[in-house]
Amino acid sequence: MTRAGTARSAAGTVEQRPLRRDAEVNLSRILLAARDVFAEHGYEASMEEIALRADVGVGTLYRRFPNKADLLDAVVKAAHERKRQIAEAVLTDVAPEDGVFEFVRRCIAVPSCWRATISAPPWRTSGTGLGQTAPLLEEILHRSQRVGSVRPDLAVADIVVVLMAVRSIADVCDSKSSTPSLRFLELLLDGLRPGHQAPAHEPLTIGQLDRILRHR
Amino acid sequence: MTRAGTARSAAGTVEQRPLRRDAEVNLSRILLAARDVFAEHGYEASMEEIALRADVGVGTLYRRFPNKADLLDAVVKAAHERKRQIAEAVLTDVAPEDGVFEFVRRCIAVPSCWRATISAPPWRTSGTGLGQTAPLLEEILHRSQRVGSVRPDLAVADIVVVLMAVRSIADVCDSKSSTPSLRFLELLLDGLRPGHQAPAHEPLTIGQLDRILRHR
DNA sequence: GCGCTTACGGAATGCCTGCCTCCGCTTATG
DNA sequence: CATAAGCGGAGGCAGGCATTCCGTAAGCGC
Repeated sequence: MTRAGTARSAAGTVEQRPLRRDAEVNLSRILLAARDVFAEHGYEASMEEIALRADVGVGTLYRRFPNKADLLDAVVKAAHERKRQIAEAVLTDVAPEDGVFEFVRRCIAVPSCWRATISAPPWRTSGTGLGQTAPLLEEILHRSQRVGSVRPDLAVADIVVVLMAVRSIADVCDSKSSTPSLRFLELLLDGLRPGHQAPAHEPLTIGQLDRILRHR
Repeated sequence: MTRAGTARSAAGTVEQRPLRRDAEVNLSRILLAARDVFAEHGYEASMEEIALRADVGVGTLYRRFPNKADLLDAVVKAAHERKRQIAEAVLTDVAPEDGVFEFVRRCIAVPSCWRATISAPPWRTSGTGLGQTAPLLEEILHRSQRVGSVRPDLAVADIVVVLMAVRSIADVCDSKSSTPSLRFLELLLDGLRPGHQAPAHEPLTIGQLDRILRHR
């Protein structure tokens, strides 16, 4: 979001003059299209295709974002923000025993958000976004564990991994049918419930996971 | 395996004269390198890189395989064959109650095999290989279910999906640490054990899954 | 409405990547 | 030792893609 015209709260950021109405519309169309296309093709996605999907000319892309990397940056940042919002909503709306399950369900319900963050080129992207979500997620997890709906030997990193896995299945299948990914999710969530032996492998800390994801 | 010099069993296939010893060595090096590189970059992988990794010149690649697509074909075929062998071995060596778990473990132990088959471009590749493995896998699953080590509402397609999921995690993490994928596998397998409610979504038949995977 | 400014489209540019061919040299084999 | 099979890798060629540019269109204040 290098120089999008929306109002910004962060101190020290340049405040753009408000965009013209049509430009505003186009901007959000671009962001949406970019999200989808990056999700589909990763960073290899062409600016042409993004423009096409957003129903604008390439020139318009470049008036909003200096280059492809910056456009991706914006998309990734938005996805991270989205995830944080989901976590917050779950924390306030959802009963503790459903917290973890509901978080996962809501995350994968926004298909391309997720994958866009994965497909980002590790060099030059604004982190994994774990820093923003992990604390909230930890709270969600603890609550669920406290009421006994989730196995006690589960760590935050495990949930992140679960999300990545479901997304990868959805990537392959969902264009044809979302049944496989939904069913897979159910099986997977069953594995998170209590009543199983502790896994032989220790969980990662979010710090470790973050590092791995960062310089893949 | 369009015209590799190894002996072929299929009737009607041209029988090449045996390769020179050094050429034989190079061929297997090429196949190995191609497997890894395709696994890493998908079909985008460059012939140059494959040659480099195999420690041969590009010319050598092209003497064995007429073009990139055919090389990939060979790799994919080999991977399918490998998977079939694993299934067979499990069927003869492994106790029924461990069958499913052991099959999955062995499959993902051969890292790149698996992903190579996924990353293949759907057009012009020799199928998903499900036809060869599915019947064996079905037998493995039934045996495990009969002795009650695996939930009864599980289908063959579920196992295939599980494999895809674990592989995708391994792809992202394993270069740094294989703990996440191993731990994830454990959680996932716990979800396959008996004692859970039936999932709300029906399983796919292998036919359906095959179709989805084919024209992704 | 009028003029000014902002925005738009998309053809054109230039670069880079990657498949594949070719040919002079090397090496196994009998 | 002669011969044929094999090898390497520079280079031709084509296609694709990020980015620029400029003539045209559309919002906005008056």
